[in-house]
Amino acid sequence: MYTIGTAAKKTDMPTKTIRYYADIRLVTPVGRSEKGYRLYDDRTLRRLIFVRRARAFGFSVETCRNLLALYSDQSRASADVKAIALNHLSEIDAKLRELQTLRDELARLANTCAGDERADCPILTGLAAT
Amino acid sequence: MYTIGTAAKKTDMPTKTIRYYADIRLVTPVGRSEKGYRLYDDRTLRRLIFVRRARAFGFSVETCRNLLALYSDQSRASADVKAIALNHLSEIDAKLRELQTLRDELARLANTCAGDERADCPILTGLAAT
DNA sequence: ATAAAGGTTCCAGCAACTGGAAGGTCAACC
DNA sequence: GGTTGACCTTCCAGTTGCTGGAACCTTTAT
Repeated sequence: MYTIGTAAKKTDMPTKTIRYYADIRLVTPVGRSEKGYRLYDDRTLRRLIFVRRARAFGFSVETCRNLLALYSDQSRASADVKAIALNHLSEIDAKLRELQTLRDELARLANTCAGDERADCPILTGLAAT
Repeated sequence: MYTIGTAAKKTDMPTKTIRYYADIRLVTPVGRSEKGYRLYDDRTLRRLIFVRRARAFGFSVETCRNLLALYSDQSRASADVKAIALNHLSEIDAKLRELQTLRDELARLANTCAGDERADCPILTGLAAT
């Protein structure tokens, strides 16, 4: 059994985050010590790491909740998990496309700007144009 | 002079946002009517549209504040504006790379998953692995 | 004995809005 | 003149996912 600080070290997450996950009941400690300290075991640590990695993949906390449920449900079909992953993948793809378009437009705008001491600036006029 | 609803229509922004921008002193109305209604003129509308477009380009509200200052400063050099734009561009590029890496990893993970009725799921084991 | 390091709760704040409640104003219609 | 509905106001709360800090208790080491 580990207190929150040890859990933080082992999972490489801030204690604040672990406490937050306990608050929102995403990953709850296995129990409390006599004096009220949160206690974690290896299984809950694995769940914390699972969430940390899923979050790093851009899954929302709510999606992590679903993934966790699937994670510990031995009777679920891998298709359920794959559906979530593919859905998230298509969201990432959409965001990538959007960001890429934005990037190109901004680059084009910046390119047309001389970037010297003169006041004339196509970036500002470009941003002002409807 | 337009009240906020008209300004909203003309700039294609929610009144809530315009009011918010007034609150944080990003774009303040030219004045108030006798009864306290915010009043906008064409010049402030142009500033609102400018901000709307800059926001769409992913500039933060604080950066918009700087851009607005440069926008209405006839004596500034275009280099100042270009510096902000290029800086933002490199941030977008960094984000694009990061997102792309993430996407590829997730795609790889999803690819290895059969996605059928069986429980064995490489996505979940992949997320659980440290 | 005391000080440092760890734990607890609760409250506030970040960004950039958005929604809603409670209430005043204005224009139109009967 | 009354009423309806659209529009305006302020203020407060909520969103997402934490993070920082205050005030206080416990454990460990010296």
